Amino acid sequence: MTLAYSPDTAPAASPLASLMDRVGLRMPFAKGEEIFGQDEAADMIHSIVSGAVRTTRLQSDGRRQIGDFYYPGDIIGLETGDLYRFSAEALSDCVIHVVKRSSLHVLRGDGSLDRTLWEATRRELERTQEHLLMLGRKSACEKVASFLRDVAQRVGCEDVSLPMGRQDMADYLGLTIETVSRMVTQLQGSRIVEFASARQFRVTRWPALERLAA
Amino acid sequence: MTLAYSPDTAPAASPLASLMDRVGLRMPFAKGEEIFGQDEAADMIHSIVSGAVRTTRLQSDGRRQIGDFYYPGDIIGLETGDLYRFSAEALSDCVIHVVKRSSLHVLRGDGSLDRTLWEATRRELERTQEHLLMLGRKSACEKVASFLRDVAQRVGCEDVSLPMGRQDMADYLGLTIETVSRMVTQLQGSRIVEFASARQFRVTRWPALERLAA
DNA sequence: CAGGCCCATTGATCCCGATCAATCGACGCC
DNA sequence: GGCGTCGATTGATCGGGATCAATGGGCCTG
Repeated sequence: MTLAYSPDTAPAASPLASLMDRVGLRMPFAKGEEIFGQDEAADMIHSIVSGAVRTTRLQSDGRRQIGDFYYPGDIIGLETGDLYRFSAEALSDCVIHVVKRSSLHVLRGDGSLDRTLWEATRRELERTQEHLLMLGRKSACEKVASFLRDVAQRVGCEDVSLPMGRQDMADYLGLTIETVSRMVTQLQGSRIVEFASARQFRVTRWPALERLAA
Repeated sequence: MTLAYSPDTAPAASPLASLMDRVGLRMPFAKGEEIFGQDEAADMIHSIVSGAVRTTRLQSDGRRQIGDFYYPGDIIGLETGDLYRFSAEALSDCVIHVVKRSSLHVLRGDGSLDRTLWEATRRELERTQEHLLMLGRKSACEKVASFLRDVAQRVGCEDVSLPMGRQDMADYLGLTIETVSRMVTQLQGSRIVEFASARQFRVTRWPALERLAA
């Protein structure tokens, strides 16, 4: 079997996701479509049912930073204050479960929801800290190696398909598209990964990849 | 009046800090002393009473990334799971209010504590995201400019004193100590900031600094 | 005050990743 | 099948920041 995030899978739904099932609305988004925009009022919480999503922040001069990539079962928009600090866009056609923040209040009372929200925010913070570490002190090669390792690990299956293009990888890693491409070629040359196409690969030498990911 | 975080100030104590006053213990730490260590069991929450603290993460090859700097009124160790993901060290002699996580449970019940913890974690996440943006896409000059701006803004007073040395700034910004020094010199040459000594400065041209911080 | 230590600054050179530019290759359309 | 489009790859060159090395300057100690 190939491919990780098949359209109708919502693996290991979080407790929050199951709470959210009771309220809210399923909405389809087309590939490339904006789910919410930077600096908009943040009154919704989004749970990904199928497809993949990126969060991005754009500077006035066009420089772009990708916050993270999200897959089925992930929640986005949680951690926000009054305004969204990133925008979210569909990487592929996807279905999003949308819940008004205010309607979460009806579930409040025993404090378990609060703790669940906190937990989710905490995990988001951990991921962001890991991302930070990578941007601050890793070389281009280490960045790309860690990225491929992380994606492959998350998928947990032999053949991995990348839902994002090279530009998205570059904007996530703080590199240019050319450098990402070169590092991928290099990793392939060392027989550490094997790309069937630009968005389809498998790890052939895990220990070497781990070592390079530093 | 000079200097920002004078030893006995705990400005704008957070609601959580005031809750914490009811339980826990005040502990002094000497400059350079470790408050908690990376990968240790995270059973404490720390609120800074006086002094300044840095959180750092060390890689096996010696590369270091600073997570953030903390001042009186700030809480650290909040966001952690079972283990601390960074270590925390005193930048100067300081006093820390230490509370066992388990003893926070006695305050639990109405859910207000949960929401306060969540809020604090959310703010921490926001700061980390901002830091991320800086590491990913800013030039050395922009990084140093943003850093000085942020410190000066936080202090909100004319003369700013930096509690950290150049190496700490470098490890926060993902640069080398030499580059930080050069950029500081450059900003000084453009009459944007003015350093009385290596750790003492004032902003002379705010608009220019804002523009460079990008 | 002299000497030593530690940190910051400055200078010279190198190299990684950015930039500029050309080519490739998959896919859709006529 | 030929052709246009768009994303990825590859090549050549440039430049910002790292690295290596020397100097400066505050502060403590004797």
